[in-house]
Amino acid sequence: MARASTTSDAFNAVAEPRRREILTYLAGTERPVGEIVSALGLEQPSVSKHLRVLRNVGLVRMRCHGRQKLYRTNAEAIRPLHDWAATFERYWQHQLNRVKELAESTVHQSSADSNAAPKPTPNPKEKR
Amino acid sequence: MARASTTSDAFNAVAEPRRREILTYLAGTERPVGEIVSALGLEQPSVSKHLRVLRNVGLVRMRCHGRQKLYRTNAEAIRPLHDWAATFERYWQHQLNRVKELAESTVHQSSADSNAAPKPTPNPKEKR
DNA sequence: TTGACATATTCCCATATAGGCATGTAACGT
DNA sequence: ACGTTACATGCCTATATGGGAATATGTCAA
Repeated sequence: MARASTTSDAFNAVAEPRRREILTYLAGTERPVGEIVSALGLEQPSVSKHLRVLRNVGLVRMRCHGRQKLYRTNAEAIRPLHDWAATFERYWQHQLNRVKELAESTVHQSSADSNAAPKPTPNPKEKR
Repeated sequence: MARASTTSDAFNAVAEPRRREILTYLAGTERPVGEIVSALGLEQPSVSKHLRVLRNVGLVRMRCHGRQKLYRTNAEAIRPLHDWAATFERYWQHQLNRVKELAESTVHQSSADSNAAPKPTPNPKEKR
């Protein structure tokens, strides 16, 4: 199987950085496609496609006004994301405490540290 | 271009439902791979691959213990997601109010509702 | 060393992108 | 009707994926 469709849920839809930008831009206000294009500096067809994905998962709403279509973010649809992430809130608070304690007790210790993760490598070249 | 790598950031990594399950399962506790496998009912190679992705973006930490490797969720890495989503908090509150007011004032009359579907756009003769 | 156990990695492949470009379609002004 | 404006959609392609199966790597125990 390949990766799940971008339209399968909000999580997949917002994985794309541009779509996140669009959602941010459309938060609280309606905007026609053209303004999104010029504001974010993207190609018009690209914006239309992203909007289609966002609409499919309910992340944006659309309304026709003359020859233009006004889009706006449907914040409600972002809540599942927020709620899921909030589940971990208590844990990162714990971790902060742990880190703090650790820092206080090992202020001078050198780094023969074998548990540190192998670097949060952002973009491994990934061979195939 | 294809879709961005799953390892490009936390957003892409958590787009996969199984990886979210793993993160939830590993929240607050360390677990060896084998337990994740049996707990979530996935194939072992599959779990290993998902853990690799999660590790690459710093969403999990790993520690060796004998012949097994103990993983745990690094909640800190979920904060960016939470923070981004929280940006929209005020908007969904607004929306709730709007919906409420609307429901109160228009108990009898409701016209074409152009929001939900990715359907062919209905064609209201909007004038504004 | 050998064998069993715990994980990781590789190979293969059907599938779904996202971007660039061209074209289709709908609404407007004249 | 015609041209223009505002978007949407179709086509093409390089690329990355996730699952399954097989295999490799690493660690302990006897």
